Amino acid sequence: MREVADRAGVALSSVSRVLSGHPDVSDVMRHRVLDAVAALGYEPDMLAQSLRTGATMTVGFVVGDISNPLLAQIGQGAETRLSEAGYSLQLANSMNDAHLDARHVRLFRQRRVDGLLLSLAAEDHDETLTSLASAQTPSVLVDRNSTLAPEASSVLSDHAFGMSEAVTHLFELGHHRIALVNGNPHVRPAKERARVLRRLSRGRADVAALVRQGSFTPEHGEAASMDALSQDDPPTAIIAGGNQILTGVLRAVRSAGLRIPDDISVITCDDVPLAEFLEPPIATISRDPREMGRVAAELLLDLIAGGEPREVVLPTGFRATKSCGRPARD
DNA sequence: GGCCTGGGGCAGCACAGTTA
DNA sequence: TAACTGTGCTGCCCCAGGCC
Repeated sequence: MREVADRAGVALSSVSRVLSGHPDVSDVMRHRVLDAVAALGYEPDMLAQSLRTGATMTVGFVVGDISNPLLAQIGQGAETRLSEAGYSLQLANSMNDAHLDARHVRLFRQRRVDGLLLSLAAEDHDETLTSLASAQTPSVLVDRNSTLAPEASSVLSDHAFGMSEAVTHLFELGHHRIALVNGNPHVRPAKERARVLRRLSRGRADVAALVRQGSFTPEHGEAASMDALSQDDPPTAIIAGGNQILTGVLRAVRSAGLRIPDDISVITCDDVPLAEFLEPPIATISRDPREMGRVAAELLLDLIAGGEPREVVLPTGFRATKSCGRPARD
């Protein structure tokens, strides 16, 4: 930077002003500095910038499972907005392990990130909550219970609406035994989906709701579905509580020799890549993950700028298809 | 004389390494 | 062990010059 200043014949601080876009810079000065920058191939040292400003212009994103396309799309939505604001996004994969959540939060704190996006593997894990509280870094929870981290903003999905629409649709078709192959019971999406199914089934003697908790993985989806289908009175409809879980559900359905929708109806939560090519296409409780990421980034930028924590709830919807039919037996 | 704009000078940021 | 140094950069303060 000093060499740039010498070559342009200006002071060090003038180079800084030109490069940081300060308004009080003449065109002549700007051209002289930029010419010198180009001639010398100068690039600013971001470590030094961070040293002076106390900001690293980076945001950490802790995700439970980096292989989940849903989280990839959320990350894409967030990255696009953060990039517009000059921030870069760093990703940490917790592999659905709450201890890794806490470790990543600490690591990001040590790296002095300016903010955190959190799609935690467990939202009530003491170690993670302690790390968050001590980090004092602006944070946004992505579809996680916000009451446990009151200083954080949160962007939530209205799971209740989409789930309610889906279950009502199954009731209308005549289904009375419905299995929810659910994901991790320590996070909000799984809690909400189970809560809605139980609420809608409560007080109806003719309805049996079966909830299988586990993890957001194909393995759990397959094992839990096989278990449900092997019962004496198996379900006539299965709701896969996540796009990864759906893969396992479909494996189990195929292993059991069942046809969709003749023998069993299937609904999935969240869109699945290539789902449009399934025959029949799978009915979906859908949401817009890119929008979720964008809103999360917006909330985080607001917190970094000194704003107050806020909560934003985004809509879900239900898309019925021929994967749901009338039950063959009752 | 007062205001505005452009630009220079300098303290200080965190911390590892060096020196006394 | 304590004090100092060096790193690249920015934000604040201040000054010079032009204009009304």
